[in-house]
Amino acid sequence: MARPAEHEKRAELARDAVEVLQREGVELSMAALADALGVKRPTLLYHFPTKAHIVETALVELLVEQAAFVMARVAAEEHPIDRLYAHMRAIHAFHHGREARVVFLTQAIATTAGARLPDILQAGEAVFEAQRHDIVARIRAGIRAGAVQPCNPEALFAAVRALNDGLLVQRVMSGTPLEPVHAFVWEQMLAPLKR
Amino acid sequence: MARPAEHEKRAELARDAVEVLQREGVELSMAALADALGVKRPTLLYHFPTKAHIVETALVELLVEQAAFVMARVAAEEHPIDRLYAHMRAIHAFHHGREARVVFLTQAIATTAGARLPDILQAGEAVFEAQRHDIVARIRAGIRAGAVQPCNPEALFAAVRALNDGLLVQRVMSGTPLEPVHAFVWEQMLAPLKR
DNA sequence: CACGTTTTTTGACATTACGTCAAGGAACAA
DNA sequence: TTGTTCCTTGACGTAATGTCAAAAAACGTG
Repeated sequence: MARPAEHEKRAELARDAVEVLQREGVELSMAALADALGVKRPTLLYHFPTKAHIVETALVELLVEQAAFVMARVAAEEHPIDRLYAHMRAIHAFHHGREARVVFLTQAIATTAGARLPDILQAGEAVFEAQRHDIVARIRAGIRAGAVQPCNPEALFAAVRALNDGLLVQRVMSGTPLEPVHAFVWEQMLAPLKR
Repeated sequence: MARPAEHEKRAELARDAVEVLQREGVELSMAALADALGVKRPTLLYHFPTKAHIVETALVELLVEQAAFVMARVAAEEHPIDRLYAHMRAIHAFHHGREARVVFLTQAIATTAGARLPDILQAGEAVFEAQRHDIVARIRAGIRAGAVQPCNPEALFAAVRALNDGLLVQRVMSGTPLEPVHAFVWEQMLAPLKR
């Protein structure tokens, strides 16, 4: 035998590609990307089968990292409704700032690419999925224990998730501020569910 | 002088491009598109400066047409909250079925293209904007008249819009059904506002 | 009906981007 | 050294985009 096969360079390129793509956008040509990464174009094609894969890999890396960091805050809340609201705020934070464009780009790419790449989304959504099961279960328990008004927990969670996705779309598109809407949803929809 | 310049062919090409793009997707090459339209490639470039413009023009046409048709139903409702709910259902219908992918593609394209093309969105959103002013005004009036619980009308409208956008994202991404969530939002958030 | 003008079409070209391939380095174990 | 694996790259083939200038079609006017 010889060298132990680590594919270290591939991961390194993906890491660096994150910055470049975030700065320059996904329209960047492979030549320019390779240039920015300090390698020749065929080198990229050696590590990744196609340009789309480079973008995917880089974005998944970014997504998972950010999501894991931000989702940690959710765990702090006790009451299921508060936890749901924390989740809402966490997604907000996850989507906030310059990252918003990158995150939404994954959705854009996934949509444009169509049926292909369930992976890129699943990777990014995996972190949220764990929260979903947890929060839905807590709401169910809360209803049984009388701490939460009777309702459809899955629909409740989906509504919160949809609100965040939709607000992101609106923010990217037309600059709608998120805070007033979040406040409204909290007061009109979430807080009344507490008991 | 000679011919009066009507740009008729351009509009015709845009109309036909709608069908082809809807059937084949936006990844279609210009050569294939020109082929499907029964013209040579440079002909397209004569009528549209670039391929992106063809797609934009075609999608805007589709968007406006669909939106106008669907938004007509909203006008039927009397009570501001019912009208808001009708708006929610209308957007749902607008996004439903095979069109969903096309509509969402505009968002994908707009996002990917970044800062450019506020036009394509504004064209599609213009129909909704008119409704927005109308509905927000009615809610305000409803609050003054005591028919609606006090709340932030702009935030309320934004929440409904966000819910629809977000549900569309979720539906395209992971197949979340829309009806249960709409029902939940109606019962928990909208109906309680009536008085 | 010719003639001139404008719109429209298209063949040929230039440019750019993507992906393949085969020939080489570089690192490392035996 | 030798063999193996990882990594790099120059050269090539192919496809897509956009430009240009010349021809064709449409149309009003004398």
